[in-house]
Amino acid sequence: VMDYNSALLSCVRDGRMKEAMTIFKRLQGAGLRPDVVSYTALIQGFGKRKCYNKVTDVFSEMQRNRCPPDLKFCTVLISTFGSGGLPSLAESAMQYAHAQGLQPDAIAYTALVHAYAQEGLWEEAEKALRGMLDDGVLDDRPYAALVAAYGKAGLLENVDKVLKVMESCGVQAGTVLFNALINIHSKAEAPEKARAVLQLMQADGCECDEITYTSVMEAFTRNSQPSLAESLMEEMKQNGIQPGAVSYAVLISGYCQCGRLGDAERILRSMQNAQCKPTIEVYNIMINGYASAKMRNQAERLFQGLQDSGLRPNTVTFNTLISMYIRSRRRNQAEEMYSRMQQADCKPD
RNA sequence: UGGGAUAACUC
Repeated sequence: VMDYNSALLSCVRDGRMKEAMTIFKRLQGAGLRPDVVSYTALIQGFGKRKCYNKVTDVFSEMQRNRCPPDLKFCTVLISTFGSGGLPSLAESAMQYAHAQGLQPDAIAYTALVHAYAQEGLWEEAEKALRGMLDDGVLDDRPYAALVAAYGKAGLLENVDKVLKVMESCGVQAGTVLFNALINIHSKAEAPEKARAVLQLMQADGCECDEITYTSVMEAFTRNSQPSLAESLMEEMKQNGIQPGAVSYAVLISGYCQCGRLGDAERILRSMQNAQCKPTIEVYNIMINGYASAKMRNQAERLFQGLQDSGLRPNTVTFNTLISMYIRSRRRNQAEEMYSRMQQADCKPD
Protein backbone atom coordinates (compact mmCIF):
# COMPACT_ATOMS: atom_id res chain seq x y z
CA VAL A 1 0.00 0.00 0.00
CA MET A 2 2.87 2.34 0.78
CA ASP A 3 4.28 1.93 -2.72
CA TYR A 4 0.91 2.69 -4.25
CA ASN A 5 0.57 5.68 -1.96
CA SER A 6 3.85 7.20 -2.99
CA ALA A 7 2.87 6.80 -6.64
CA LEU A 8 -0.49 8.38 -5.82
CA LEU A 9 1.17 11.31 -4.11
CA SER A 10 3.45 12.08 -7.00
CA CYS A 11 0.48 12.14 -9.39
CA VAL A 12 -1.40 14.39 -7.02
CA ARG A 13 1.52 16.80 -6.80
CA ASP A 14 1.46 17.26 -10.57
CA GLY A 15 -2.34 17.36 -10.72
CA ARG A 16 -2.53 14.17 -12.83
CA MET A 17 -5.73 12.92 -11.26
CA LYS A 18 -6.82 10.52 -13.96
CA GLU A 19 -3.55 8.70 -13.48
CA ALA A 20 -4.02 8.86 -9.73
CA MET A 21 -7.41 7.18 -10.05
CA THR A 22 -5.89 4.45 -12.19
CA ILE A 23 -3.34 3.74 -9.50
CA PHE A 24 -6.03 3.78 -6.86
CA LYS A 25 -8.08 1.23 -8.81
CA ARG A 26 -5.01 -0.93 -9.30
CA LEU A 27 -4.42 -0.83 -5.57
CA GLN A 28 -7.91 -2.11 -4.95
CA GLY A 29 -7.68 -4.57 -7.81
CA ALA A 30 -4.60 -6.08 -6.18
CA GLY A 31 -6.79 -6.95 -3.23
CA LEU A 32 -5.26 -4.29 -1.01
CA ARG A 33 -7.16 -1.87 1.19
CA PRO A 34 -6.49 1.81 0.67
CA ASP A 35 -5.45 3.43 3.92
CA VAL A 36 -6.08 6.90 5.24
CA VAL A 37 -3.04 8.23 3.38
CA SER A 38 -4.46 7.00 0.07
CA TYR A 39 -7.75 8.77 0.67
CA THR A 40 -6.02 11.89 1.88
CA ALA A 41 -4.01 12.05 -1.33
CA LEU A 42 -7.09 11.72 -3.52
CA ILE A 43 -8.96 14.41 -1.66
CA GLN A 44 -6.03 16.74 -1.85
CA GLY A 45 -5.74 16.19 -5.57
CA PHE A 46 -9.40 16.64 -6.36
CA GLY A 47 -9.47 19.68 -4.12
CA LYS A 48 -6.70 21.32 -6.11
CA ARG A 49 -8.66 20.64 -9.26
CA LYS A 50 -11.77 22.04 -7.55
CA CYS A 51 -13.71 18.81 -8.14
CA TYR A 52 -15.65 18.98 -4.90
CA ASN A 53 -18.16 16.37 -5.97
CA LYS A 54 -15.24 13.96 -6.33
CA VAL A 55 -14.00 15.02 -2.91
CA THR A 56 -17.28 14.05 -1.30
CA ASP A 57 -17.35 10.81 -3.32
CA VAL A 58 -13.96 9.82 -1.99
CA PHE A 59 -14.98 10.82 1.51
CA SER A 60 -18.09 8.65 1.47
CA GLU A 61 -16.22 5.74 -0.04
CA MET A 62 -13.74 5.98 2.77
CA GLN A 63 -16.54 5.93 5.32
CA ARG A 64 -18.18 2.97 3.54
CA ASN A 65 -14.90 1.11 3.79
CA ARG A 66 -14.74 1.90 7.50
CA CYS A 67 -11.35 3.49 7.18
CA PRO A 68 -10.86 5.69 10.24
CA PRO A 69 -9.80 9.27 9.55
CA ASP A 70 -6.87 10.88 11.27
CA LEU A 71 -6.11 14.51 11.98
CA LYS A 72 -4.08 15.05 8.82
CA PHE A 73 -6.95 13.75 6.75
CA CYS A 74 -9.35 16.13 8.47
CA THR A 75 -6.96 19.03 7.96
CA VAL A 76 -6.86 18.33 4.25
CA LEU A 77 -10.64 18.35 4.22
CA ILE A 78 -10.72 21.66 6.05
CA SER A 79 -8.23 23.26 3.72
CA THR A 80 -9.73 21.97 0.48
CA PHE A 81 -13.11 23.33 1.45
CA GLY A 82 -11.46 26.48 2.67
CA SER A 83 -9.61 27.21 -0.54
CA GLY A 84 -12.79 26.40 -2.43
CA GLY A 85 -14.56 29.22 -0.66
CA LEU A 86 -16.72 26.80 1.31
CA PRO A 87 -16.01 27.73 4.94
CA SER A 88 -19.15 26.12 6.30
CA LEU A 89 -17.98 22.77 4.95
CA ALA A 90 -14.59 23.47 6.45
CA GLU A 91 -16.31 24.01 9.78
CA SER A 92 -18.17 20.72 9.36
CA ALA A 93 -14.89 18.98 8.73
CA MET A 94 -13.54 20.43 11.95
CA GLN A 95 -16.59 19.24 13.85
CA TYR A 96 -16.17 15.85 12.25
CA ALA A 97 -12.63 15.72 13.61
CA HIS A 98 -13.90 16.50 17.08
CA ALA A 99 -16.63 13.88 16.75
CA GLN A 100 -13.98 11.31 15.86
CA GLY A 101 -12.23 12.07 19.10
CA LEU A 102 -9.34 13.78 17.32
CA GLN A 103 -7.74 16.74 19.03
CA PRO A 104 -7.17 19.46 16.41
CA ASP A 105 -3.70 20.98 16.49
CA ALA A 106 -2.42 24.38 15.47
CA ILE A 107 -2.20 23.31 11.83
CA ALA A 108 -5.84 22.26 11.72
CA TYR A 109 -6.91 25.54 13.30
CA THR A 110 -4.76 27.47 10.88
CA ALA A 111 -6.61 25.85 8.02
CA LEU A 112 -9.96 26.73 9.56
CA VAL A 113 -9.06 30.33 10.35
CA HIS A 114 -7.76 30.69 6.83
CA ALA A 115 -11.00 29.28 5.42
CA TYR A 116 -13.03 31.95 7.19
CA ALA A 117 -10.63 34.82 6.73
CA GLN A 118 -10.35 34.21 2.98
CA GLU A 119 -14.04 34.84 2.73
CA GLY A 120 -14.01 37.90 4.96
CA LEU A 121 -15.91 36.07 7.69
CA TRP A 122 -13.96 37.83 10.39
CA GLU A 123 -16.25 37.02 13.30
CA GLU A 124 -16.09 33.31 12.66
CA ALA A 125 -12.34 33.43 12.12
CA GLU A 126 -11.89 35.06 15.50
CA LYS A 127 -14.31 32.60 17.03
CA ALA A 128 -12.18 29.75 15.67
CA LEU A 129 -9.16 31.32 17.36
CA ARG A 130 -11.03 31.44 20.67
CA GLY A 131 -11.99 27.80 20.24
CA MET A 132 -8.36 27.00 19.73
CA LEU A 133 -7.44 28.66 23.02
CA ASP A 134 -10.18 26.69 24.75
CA ASP A 135 -8.49 23.56 23.41
CA GLY A 136 -5.30 24.75 25.00
CA VAL A 137 -3.48 25.26 21.71
CA LEU A 138 -1.11 28.22 21.88
CA ASP A 139 0.43 29.05 18.52
CA ASP A 140 0.98 32.21 16.51
CA ARG A 141 0.47 30.67 13.10
CA PRO A 142 -3.33 30.64 13.09
CA TYR A 143 -3.17 34.31 14.07
CA ALA A 144 -0.83 34.92 11.17
CA ALA A 145 -3.45 33.57 8.77
CA LEU A 146 -5.92 36.13 10.07
CA VAL A 147 -3.38 38.95 10.12
CA ALA A 148 -2.44 38.26 6.50
CA ALA A 149 -6.08 38.29 5.43
CA TYR A 150 -6.75 41.56 7.25
CA GLY A 151 -3.72 42.98 5.53
CA LYS A 152 -4.93 41.95 2.10
CA ALA A 153 -8.33 43.46 2.86
CA GLY A 154 -6.65 46.70 3.90
CA LEU A 155 -8.06 46.44 7.42
CA LEU A 156 -4.87 47.48 9.14
CA GLU A 157 -6.55 48.60 12.37
CA ASN A 158 -7.73 45.03 12.79
CA VAL A 159 -4.20 43.76 12.36
CA ASP A 160 -3.18 45.74 15.42
CA LYS A 161 -6.22 44.53 17.33
CA VAL A 162 -5.43 40.87 16.62
CA LEU A 163 -1.85 41.37 17.72
CA LYS A 164 -3.04 42.82 21.03
CA VAL A 165 -5.52 39.99 21.55
CA MET A 166 -2.84 37.47 20.78
CA GLU A 167 -0.46 39.04 23.24
CA SER A 168 -3.10 39.19 25.95
CA CYS A 169 -3.69 35.47 25.46
CA GLY A 170 -0.04 34.77 26.10
CA VAL A 171 0.84 33.80 22.54
CA GLN A 172 4.23 35.00 21.37
CA ALA A 173 4.77 36.20 17.83
CA GLY A 174 6.94 33.80 15.88
CA THR A 175 8.53 33.68 12.47
CA VAL A 176 5.35 33.18 10.47
CA LEU A 177 3.53 36.04 12.12
CA PHE A 178 6.46 38.39 11.67
CA ASN A 179 6.69 37.31 8.05
CA ALA A 180 3.06 38.24 7.53
CA LEU A 181 3.72 41.68 9.05
CA ILE A 182 6.70 42.19 6.77
CA ASN A 183 4.57 41.37 3.80
CA ILE A 184 1.97 43.90 4.84
CA HIS A 185 4.63 46.60 4.99
CA SER A 186 5.96 45.45 1.66
CA LYS A 187 2.58 45.78 0.01
CA ALA A 188 2.20 49.20 1.61
CA GLU A 189 5.44 50.28 -0.07
CA ALA A 190 7.13 50.75 3.27
CA PRO A 191 10.43 48.91 2.86
CA GLU A 192 12.01 50.55 5.88
CA LYS A 193 9.22 49.29 8.09
CA ALA A 194 9.67 45.83 6.60
CA ARG A 195 13.35 45.97 7.36
CA ALA A 196 12.60 47.20 10.88
CA VAL A 197 10.56 44.05 11.53
CA LEU A 198 13.48 41.95 10.32
CA GLN A 199 15.78 43.79 12.72
CA LEU A 200 13.31 43.32 15.53
CA MET A 201 13.28 39.59 14.84
CA GLN A 202 17.05 39.47 14.89
CA ALA A 203 17.20 41.45 18.13
CA ASP A 204 14.58 39.20 19.72
CA GLY A 205 16.35 36.05 18.65
CA CYS A 206 13.37 35.04 16.53
CA GLU A 207 14.47 32.75 13.74
CA CYS A 208 14.38 34.30 10.27
CA ASP A 209 13.72 32.04 7.33
CA GLU A 210 13.82 32.31 3.56
CA ILE A 211 10.36 33.87 3.49
CA THR A 212 11.45 36.54 5.96
CA TYR A 213 14.30 37.70 3.78
CA THR A 214 12.43 37.27 0.54
CA SER A 215 9.57 39.41 1.80
CA VAL A 216 11.91 42.22 2.80
CA MET A 217 13.68 41.90 -0.54
CA GLU A 218 10.38 42.26 -2.29
CA ALA A 219 9.62 45.37 -0.27
CA PHE A 220 12.73 46.95 -1.74
CA THR A 221 12.05 45.81 -5.28
CA ARG A 222 8.59 47.33 -5.08
CA ASN A 223 10.33 50.55 -4.18
CA SER A 224 12.55 50.26 -7.27
CA GLN A 225 15.60 49.39 -5.18
CA PRO A 226 16.71 46.02 -6.51
CA SER A 227 20.31 46.58 -5.42
CA LEU A 228 19.20 46.81 -1.82
CA ALA A 229 17.27 43.60 -2.34
CA GLU A 230 20.44 42.04 -3.66
CA SER A 231 22.41 43.03 -0.59
CA LEU A 232 19.69 41.49 1.55
CA MET A 233 20.16 38.28 -0.34
CA GLU A 234 23.84 38.43 0.54
CA GLU A 235 22.93 38.98 4.17
CA MET A 236 20.61 36.01 4.01
CA LYS A 237 23.39 33.79 2.70
CA GLN A 238 25.75 35.01 5.38
CA ASN A 239 23.19 34.04 7.97
CA GLY A 240 23.20 30.51 6.62
CA ILE A 241 19.95 30.63 4.67
CA GLN A 242 20.28 29.49 1.09
CA PRO A 243 18.05 31.43 -1.26
CA GLY A 244 15.63 29.21 -3.12
CA ALA A 245 13.92 29.72 -6.45
CA VAL A 246 11.43 32.23 -5.08
CA SER A 247 14.13 34.44 -3.60
CA TYR A 248 15.94 34.52 -6.92
CA ALA A 249 12.68 35.14 -8.71
CA VAL A 250 11.93 38.17 -6.57
CA LEU A 251 15.33 39.66 -7.22
CA ILE A 252 15.25 38.95 -10.93
CA SER A 253 11.80 40.45 -11.13
CA GLY A 254 13.04 43.56 -9.34
CA TYR A 255 15.78 44.09 -11.89
CA CYS A 256 13.37 43.43 -14.75
CA GLN A 257 10.93 46.02 -13.43
CA CYS A 258 13.71 48.58 -13.56
CA GLY A 259 14.63 47.56 -17.07
CA ARG A 260 17.97 46.27 -15.82
CA LEU A 261 17.89 43.10 -17.87
CA GLY A 262 21.63 42.59 -17.74
CA ASP A 263 21.48 42.44 -13.99
CA ALA A 264 18.53 40.09 -14.22
CA GLU A 265 20.58 37.80 -16.45
CA ARG A 266 23.48 38.02 -14.03
CA ILE A 267 21.26 36.87 -11.14
CA LEU A 268 19.85 34.10 -13.29
CA ARG A 269 23.37 32.86 -13.93
CA SER A 270 24.26 33.06 -10.26
CA MET A 271 21.16 31.05 -9.52
CA GLN A 272 22.31 28.35 -11.90
CA ASN A 273 25.83 28.47 -10.46
CA ALA A 274 24.30 27.91 -7.04
CA GLN A 275 22.72 24.70 -8.39
CA CYS A 276 19.29 26.22 -8.02
CA LYS A 277 17.23 25.25 -11.05
CA PRO A 278 15.26 28.11 -12.60
CA THR A 279 11.57 27.34 -12.39
CA ILE A 280 8.91 28.16 -14.92
CA GLU A 281 8.07 31.24 -12.84
CA VAL A 282 11.62 32.52 -13.22
CA TYR A 283 11.44 32.10 -16.97
CA ASN A 284 8.07 33.85 -17.01
CA ILE A 285 9.57 36.77 -15.13
CA MET A 286 12.46 37.06 -17.58
CA ILE A 287 10.17 36.73 -20.57
CA ASN A 288 7.95 39.42 -19.16
CA GLY A 289 10.99 41.62 -18.56
CA TYR A 290 12.06 41.35 -22.16
CA ALA A 291 8.50 41.76 -23.38
CA SER A 292 8.16 45.00 -21.43
CA ALA A 293 11.42 46.19 -22.91
CA LYS A 294 10.10 45.30 -26.38
CA MET A 295 12.94 42.81 -26.85
CA ARG A 296 10.92 40.12 -28.53
CA ASN A 297 13.88 38.09 -29.75
CA GLN A 298 15.19 37.69 -26.26
CA ALA A 299 11.77 36.73 -24.99
CA GLU A 300 11.52 34.11 -27.71
CA ARG A 301 14.99 32.85 -26.93
CA LEU A 302 13.91 32.23 -23.32
CA PHE A 303 10.69 30.59 -24.41
CA GLN A 304 12.79 28.14 -26.36
CA GLY A 305 15.31 27.86 -23.56
CA LEU A 306 12.82 26.86 -20.94
CA GLN A 307 11.57 24.06 -23.13
CA ASP A 308 15.11 22.95 -23.88
CA SER A 309 15.70 22.68 -20.18
CA GLY A 310 12.74 20.34 -19.84
CA LEU A 311 10.18 22.77 -18.45
CA ARG A 312 6.67 23.12 -19.79
CA PRO A 313 5.26 26.57 -20.50
CA ASN A 314 2.19 27.29 -18.39
CA THR A 315 -0.79 29.61 -18.72
CA VAL A 316 1.19 32.60 -17.50
CA THR A 317 3.92 31.95 -20.06
CA PHE A 318 1.43 31.95 -22.89
CA ASN A 319 -0.48 34.95 -21.59
CA THR A 320 2.75 36.90 -21.33
CA LEU A 321 3.82 36.09 -24.87
CA ILE A 322 0.39 36.62 -26.37
CA SER A 323 0.07 40.05 -24.85
CA MET A 324 3.57 40.89 -26.01
CA TYR A 325 2.55 40.10 -29.59
CA ILE A 326 -0.71 41.98 -29.25
CA ARG A 327 0.99 45.05 -27.85
CA SER A 328 3.34 45.06 -30.81
CA ARG A 329 0.44 44.47 -33.20
CA ARG A 330 1.70 41.08 -34.31
CA ARG A 331 -1.62 39.48 -34.69
CA ASN A 332 -0.47 36.39 -36.50
CA GLN A 333 2.13 35.51 -33.95
CA ALA A 334 -0.34 36.10 -31.16
CA GLU A 335 -2.72 33.69 -32.79
CA GLU A 336 -0.04 31.14 -33.38
CA MET A 337 0.90 31.30 -29.70
CA TYR A 338 -2.75 30.93 -28.78
CA SER A 339 -3.06 27.73 -30.73
CA ARG A 340 0.15 26.43 -29.20
CA MET A 341 -1.38 27.10 -25.83
CA GLN A 342 -4.41 25.03 -26.68
CA GLN A 343 -2.26 22.20 -27.93
CA ALA A 344 -0.21 22.31 -24.75
CA ASP A 345 -3.20 21.64 -22.48
CA CYS A 346 -1.49 23.70 -19.85
CA LYS A 347 -2.33 23.27 -16.27
CA PRO A 348 -3.97 26.04 -14.35
CA ASP A 349 -1.98 26.90 -11.24
C1' U B 1 6.58 8.98 5.53
C1' G B 2 0.48 12.04 3.67
C1' G B 3 -1.83 17.75 6.31
C1' G B 4 -2.18 24.11 7.18
C1' A B 5 -0.38 29.18 7.17
C1' U B 6 3.25 33.72 5.73
C1' A B 7 7.10 35.51 -0.03
C1' A B 8 7.60 35.76 -6.53
C1' C B 9 5.58 35.62 -12.64
C1' U B 10 0.71 37.33 -17.09
C1' C B 11 -4.47 39.04 -16.89
